[in-house]
Formats: sequence, structure tokens, C-alpha cells
Amino acid sequence: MSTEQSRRTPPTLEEVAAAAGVSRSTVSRVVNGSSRVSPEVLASVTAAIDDLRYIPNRAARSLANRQTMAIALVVPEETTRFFGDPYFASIVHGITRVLEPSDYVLTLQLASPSGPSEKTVRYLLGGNVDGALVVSHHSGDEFLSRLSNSMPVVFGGRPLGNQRDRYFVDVDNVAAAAMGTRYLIDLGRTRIASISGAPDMPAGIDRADGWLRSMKEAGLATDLLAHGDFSMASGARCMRELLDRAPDLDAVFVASDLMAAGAVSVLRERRRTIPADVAVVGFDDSPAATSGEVELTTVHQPSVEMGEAMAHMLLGLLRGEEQERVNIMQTRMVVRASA
Amino acid sequence: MSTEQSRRTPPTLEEVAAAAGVSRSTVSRVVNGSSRVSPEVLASVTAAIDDLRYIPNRAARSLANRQTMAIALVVPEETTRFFGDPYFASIVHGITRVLEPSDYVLTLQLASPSGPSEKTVRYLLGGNVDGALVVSHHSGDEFLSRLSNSMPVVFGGRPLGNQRDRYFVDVDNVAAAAMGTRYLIDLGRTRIASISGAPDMPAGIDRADGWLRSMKEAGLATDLLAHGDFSMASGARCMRELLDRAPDLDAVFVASDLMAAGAVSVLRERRRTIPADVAVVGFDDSPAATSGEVELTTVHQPSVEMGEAMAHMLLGLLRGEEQERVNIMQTRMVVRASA
DNA sequence: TTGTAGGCGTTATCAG
DNA sequence: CTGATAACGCCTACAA
Repeated sequence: MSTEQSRRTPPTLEEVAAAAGVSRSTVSRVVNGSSRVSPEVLASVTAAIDDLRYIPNRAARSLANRQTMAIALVVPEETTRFFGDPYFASIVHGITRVLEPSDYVLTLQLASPSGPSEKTVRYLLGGNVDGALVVSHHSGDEFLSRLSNSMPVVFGGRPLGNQRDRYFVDVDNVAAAAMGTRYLIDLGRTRIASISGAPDMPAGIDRADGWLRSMKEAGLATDLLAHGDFSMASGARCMRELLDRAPDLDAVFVASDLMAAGAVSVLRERRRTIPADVAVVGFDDSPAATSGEVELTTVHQPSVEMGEAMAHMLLGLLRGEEQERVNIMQTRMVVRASA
Repeated sequence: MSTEQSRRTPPTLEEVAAAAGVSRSTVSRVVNGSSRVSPEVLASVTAAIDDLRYIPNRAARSLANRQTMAIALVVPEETTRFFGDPYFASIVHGITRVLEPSDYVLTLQLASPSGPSEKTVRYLLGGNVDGALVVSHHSGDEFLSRLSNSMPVVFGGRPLGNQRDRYFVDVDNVAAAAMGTRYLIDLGRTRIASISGAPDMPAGIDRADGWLRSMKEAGLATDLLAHGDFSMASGARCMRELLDRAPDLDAVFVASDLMAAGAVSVLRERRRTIPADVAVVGFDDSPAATSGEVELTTVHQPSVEMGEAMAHMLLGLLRGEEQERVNIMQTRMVVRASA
């Protein structure tokens, strides 16, 4: 028996037409579900299609009607971070959930935080996708902002820079972080530190601002701020730094659950009991909040729903419908064991 | 100022040709780097290309030369598992690393373990990709196996079912698991349990076999086997079950680090010290091995390199080169704190 | 070295 | 309701 694999060229519209004894146009109508076709013709064409296992060629279709039926998922992050943070998993989950029943497919574009590669740019601009979903956005890549000039784009999280004409779904990070911090204040804590996220991302900046706001309102010292980058390792590093600087701290507001997990392990390593000695509040309410050593009290943001909202927004745009440019979703405290 | 975004149709070969005062063929030659073109013409064409910001239309190109320059990454897993297990992150990391400098783009197809959706099938068979990379494979989806009849396909992990003509990269899971188990035996442990992976996946089956083999060779009882599914939750569940059944167990070989992390948290919850009371050996040596409560001693498999190997194999196939059908990579013990 | 012409598989516009 | 007949943007013999 031969190990060669026979690969025949797939059947075309033309062949189906011949088999069914009609014209290409008619087959095309059937394939695209046009109502204007007689029952018997429809039957014979359908039979021919099944028979030949005909599947329309996308390239040809795209060329003819200028639609690719593909959506780009642009991720301006290193692979490790993208896969390492459950927050992204939730977003993507939401996106795929709404795209699944649609006719669109998702293509993955892993870019780097500093900006997409030449190849990615060409891909995005080369008419390969009808629209794009950008999850996470760092300052410094103007390209993604300009991308909106070429096709509908929806951002996950407020994009940096010029925001008019930008579509995005987000939460009110300042208010949410202020809420998380206030929770600690209401607990009676007074030496409250914070570990912030990447300083080149809106979520990083805004959550730090929220902490600052609540601290000031309560008349508490705002010296204990350490800058992380949303990774677990950075959470651990910042916690060490803060503990060294202020052994007396009694609480910490952390801008992501993943960083909080890192912080928690350092706290335990340093023999602080949680929450008695140090109370910890995280952010996201991602799986990372409940899979660590201590169940995290955290600020919940509806990540899956945010992914769904992004996809819905883009689908609407693709249908040519008017859309609200901004969708700010609700957050809430989820109280568990860490505070 | 209008909020409408002006989207002009992108320039075509034709327009570039007009701008440069040559024919379409000549521009095509320049774009595709043909040597047969005079320096001055090349210069003017290049100028026109830059000038108009010309980017070739992929659909048209695909239609003309029957190549899409796209590769499908097929993931027969639920989104949560795909994103939840760092093992996949490493594989994808390796894949993207070698595809990055190539001309191919990656499209993501999240299927379900029981088989891809109608849409995914049509996508894969509709001439949208030149080849496919399948990471993880469950029994029950014959489609993926048949996919090899339509295009080059490389599997991550030995595919189930008929394997001739199948290309894949893997490790020797039986031998690797036997090694991990033997390590525990050599430590002097005698009541060694095992938590296996999904029973419908080769990796799940083979690693259980490896444990069995070493146990039998050592003349130890093989009654302590619990069936997990590679998730952390299942690791915890199995550990509880095993502990209930055999409170005297003194070691456990777990088929993945993520499950081992789940097992570890249960062991600590039950006041077993690790490794004194119970030694734990994991599998993968993924980030999950070092990000938990206890640094895991584990069987290392070169996940990133496996991803790279998969991509290289597929690229070779796409170039029409002969390839070894099977690439079995090396594993080794990595000793840390858990055993 | 360069241009001409035909074709890739579909859709869309018109007649009939 | 159905069938020609042009596009769609690019590649590739083939001819000049």
C-alpha cells in the first residue's frame, strides 16, 4: 500500500452546476440561501452539493464580494503573558462563544507589546480580515489605533491615545480600584499598600489612581505603591519590596489576581497570616483568585461577558449598524478569605 | 468634525503598475522578488509601491496560486482547559516562534474534544489553510485523522487510531512515566499511587501504563490508580479519593504538573508534609511546576521545543520535502522540593 | 527584460 | 425564476 496521500482538487461551483444540470448562478443562489429558486431545482442542486461534498472556496468568495468572514484577534502581549493570565482566557472564551454560531472565524495575531511585526501589519491591512478585536493595549503602538481607519476595530479596555471614534468595552477601573481599597479601609486597616499593573496600560494606571483616590479621601498615607506588570512574578517582587520598606503594612490592594497570588506566597513565606496580619484584595476575580493557597477577596469584573460584548459590538459594526462606542460594565466586590 | 471613518479601497497591482508606468506582470515580479527585472524599473516600481502603500491582496493571490499562506492551529479542547494548562502555552509559544519569521499566519480553531463543529470542518476543508497543526487529540474525533487526506497535518502527541501516514512529535510517555515512578521507588517509597490523565488521550493512557510498568517491575501493588483529566480540579479530586482509600500512601506519581498542583493542595489540607509524608512527582515541567505552594519534582518534557518541531515539520511538508513521520523527543527528571 | 492574455472560483448585474 | 457575462486582484505561461 502506498504511503502517498491522494489529494484531489476540491469540487467547484462549476462542477456542481454541471452535475445538477443548471448554471453556476443558480448553484450560487442555492448555496447562499436565496429564496428565488424553484423547489425542484433546489432539490437537485442540494443533492449535487452533498454528493460532491462541495464546499465554497473562500478566497474566491472574498475576492468577489470583498468580505473575508474572518476576524482578527490581536494580542499585543508576549505569549507567556497571554497564556499565563486567566483573565485573557475569560475574554477569549467570551469572544469565541459569540463568534461560534456566527459565520466568522477567528485568526490569532500574537504581536509584541511594543507593536506588531511587519508581517502582522501586512496581514491586517492586506484585506485578510473584516474586522479586529484588540485585547490589551500598551502605549507606544500607534498602529493599532490607526487600524480603525481601515476596518472596524473593538478594543478590550480603553485604548490609549486619541479615543474619539474608538470602540471599546471596559470597566471603570478607577472606581473599581477605589472600591477595593475602600473595602480595606472599612475593615479598619490603615497601612494599606498597593501593587499596580503595567504603567503603560490604562488598566495599570487607572487602578493605581483608584487606590490613590480612596487613600486620600480617607486621609491615609500614599507612600506604599509598587509597580508590577500584571505577572505573578512581579506581584511577588513588589510584595517583597513593600514588606522591606514597610514591615508594618496591614493590607495591600493588588491590581490583578495573578499578582495577588504572587504577593500571597511572599506573605506566607514571611510568616504573615492572611488576613489577620495582612489583608489582601485582588482584581479580576479570574480563576487565579480561587486556585491559589488562599481564596482571594477581589474586585470582580465580568471578563467573559466583556469578551462577549466585544464580539457583539464588532459583529454589529460589521453588519453596518450604529453602535455605542463605549460599553462600561459593572464591577463588584467578591469577599472570600483574604480580606 | 465627522466621526465617520473614511475607508478607501486599498490600491491594487493595477494602480501600482499605472503609477510606475509598467505592466501588472512587472509589478507582480517585483512584489514576488523575481530577479528578471531591470534595476531602474525595479526602483520605480518599488517607489510606487511605497508611495501607494500597496499590499497584495491575499484572497486574489490565493485564488491564483492555490496557496493561502495560512496554517490552522486546531485545539480540540474547551477554552478553559486550553488556557488553563501552561503546557499548551509552551507548545503555542514554540509554534509561533518558528512561524513568526515565516510567511505563514496562524488561525485558531478551538474545537470541542468530541469533534470540531460544522463550521470548523468547512473552514479546514474549504481551502482556507495550507496545513494544520493539531495539539492534543481525543479518541472519538475521526475527522482530524481524516484531515490528513486533504492537507499536511502535524499532530502534537501521538494521534489515536490508524497512525500510518500520520506525522507527529511526542515523547515516549510510557518510558517517561516509568522513569518518574522509578524515581519514587528508588527513594524507597512503597505505597505509590498515581493520578492519570484523560483516558481518551494517548498521553493519559501511556503515562498510566508507565507507572504500572515500573510498579510491576518493582513488585509493588498497583491498586492505587485514580483517573483525572489533566485539570487541577481533577488532581485535587483524585488525591482526596486516593487518600481516603489508602491513608498510608507515601508517594504519588501525577500525570501532569497542573494536576499535581491540585494534589499538593489537598495533601497540605490533610496535613501531610511534602515530601516527608508523601512524595510527589509531576509531569511536564511546565510553569505550573514552580508556581505553586511547593516546587515540584517532575518529568521534564521539552514543550516549547516540541511546538517548534511541529512547526518545522509542517513547514517542511509544505515545502514538499520528505519528513520523518515521527519525532520522539527526550524527557528527563527535574528534581525540586516535592520528592 | 517586459507585456499580453487567460484563468483561479465566486458573486453580482442584467437580460430573458 | 434562471442563465449569460462581467468583474474581483493576482499569477503565469507565452509571446514579443
